Amino acid sequence: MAQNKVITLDKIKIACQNCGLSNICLPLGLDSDDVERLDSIVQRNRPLRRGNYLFQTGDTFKSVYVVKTGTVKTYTQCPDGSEQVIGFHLPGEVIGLDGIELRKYICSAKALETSAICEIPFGQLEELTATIPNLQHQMFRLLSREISNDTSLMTLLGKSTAEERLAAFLLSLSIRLHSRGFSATEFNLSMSRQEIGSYLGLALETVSRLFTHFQEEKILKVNRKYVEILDLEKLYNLLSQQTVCLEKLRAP
Amino acid sequence: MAQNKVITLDKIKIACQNCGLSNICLPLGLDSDDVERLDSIVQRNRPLRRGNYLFQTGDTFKSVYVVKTGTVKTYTQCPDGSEQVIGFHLPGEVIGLDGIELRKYICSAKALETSAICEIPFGQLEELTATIPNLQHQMFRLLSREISNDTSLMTLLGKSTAEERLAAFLLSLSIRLHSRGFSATEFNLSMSRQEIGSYLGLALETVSRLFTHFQEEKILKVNRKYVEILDLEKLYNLLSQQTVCLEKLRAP
DNA sequence: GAAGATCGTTGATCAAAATCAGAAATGAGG
DNA sequence: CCTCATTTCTGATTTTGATCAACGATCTTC
Repeated sequence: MAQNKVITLDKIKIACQNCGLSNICLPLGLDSDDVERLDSIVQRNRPLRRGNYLFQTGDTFKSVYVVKTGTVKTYTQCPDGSEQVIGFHLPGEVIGLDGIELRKYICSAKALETSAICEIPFGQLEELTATIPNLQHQMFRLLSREISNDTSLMTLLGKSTAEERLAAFLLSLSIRLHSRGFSATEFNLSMSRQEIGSYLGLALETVSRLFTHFQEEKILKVNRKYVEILDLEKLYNLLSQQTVCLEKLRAP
Repeated sequence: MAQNKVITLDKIKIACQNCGLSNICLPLGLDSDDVERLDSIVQRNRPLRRGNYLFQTGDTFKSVYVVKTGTVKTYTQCPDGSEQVIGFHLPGEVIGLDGIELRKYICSAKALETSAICEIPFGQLEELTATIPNLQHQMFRLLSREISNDTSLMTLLGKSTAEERLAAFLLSLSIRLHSRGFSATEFNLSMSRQEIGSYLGLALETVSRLFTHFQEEKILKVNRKYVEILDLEKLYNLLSQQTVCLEKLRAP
């Protein structure tokens, strides 16, 4: 009896209708009826453990995925075994959109920590989208956001110094974590120096040295994965000459 | 009388139904009825001259644009006046998709040579898309292609040498031109060394030296804007260790 | 066709970050 | 608790490509 009640509460809790992410996720702008229809096609499988794959390069495209909790990295792999990190994905961010065109994923996606994921079969999503104009609009917005985020990153990789890149990365994380209800100035990195370096086009040693340097400048307090931003303004100023407008650093 | 006839022929010629690009552009996969509906919302303004803007950063997002002939570059601008080139857009490629989310363009778009452009008001396109499932699907594919192209470019900018970058750029151009009916091995660059450099994250001097170097290696024959690829295989081999799969270099 | 502007090439030098190497810290597993 | 593996940090050296500088070629405009 008691157990029955608990299960019921759980069921309520994990629906889109009750998800804290609904203001940044797909349901944004939908009325409650439509959220319910969307919710009915969402699959919630068991959480991924650190190191588990969501999908791998070349897998047949079937679904898009939304991070519910945790962090997921996407990356491509070189013949020589080294990898290029494409993105780090926080709760509310959609993964797998790159697979729509060729019907297979061009990235691999791997959990950096225990992560809960919502799976949305794309065929069903497309059917639903065709009947809910607001959902179609939201899908276009999501895809467009992905494109403009990539534009920002390309600008960063195209012309910035190592210092500017790491500053931009930290600020982007700060902003995104903050808009998800976490602290903007204190967080644990779920990725390694190596992975940060790959994402930013830098060697892991350079990333490590920059953390030390930022610490000497009293901009950060760093202890391995733990980062505290002591001086947000200085961090912003490092980017002042940059095109990258901060609102676009994978916000919200 | 005679003039009247000419105008009529012209009118027939510039409709989507008769456009040679319909196999890579938005109408792909639509039946002729739907192509006609799409065509009815397409605006064809006078061609842009070299240097004319299609839109500028911050302009209110109103339409997406398809290059019909010519080349258009998109770029962002820094406070210091320097620019970061984001892309070079050939016939059949869609521009402005980055503006959907925030309702304003985050890039500027400028013609590199005389270019004919089809303008598609996005509001009308969305309405149409809601009633033509195939068009919705094609829009998703287009947006997804944009994302995967960006992924390829980020990989290129993240970990490749100058040589690999220029090789990838030339091969991408070659493939795209070829799939549009032009020669894969002989073409005129419509962009300057400076613009190529900005796009690839290199100094213009580096680009110039690489052209010379490729010429010494008998890979290219270069005369300012004119490029002839003498040894496609060597060019491919320069990328062999690369993640970037060539099919994804902004193909088709 | 001269003057000026822009663009491309080439050389010399410099600097930022990669690479190489090794030590220290942390974590996992027995 | 000890061992082994991984991650991080730091130092020394090298390399790639940026920067600075000058010149030749091409195009434009009057």
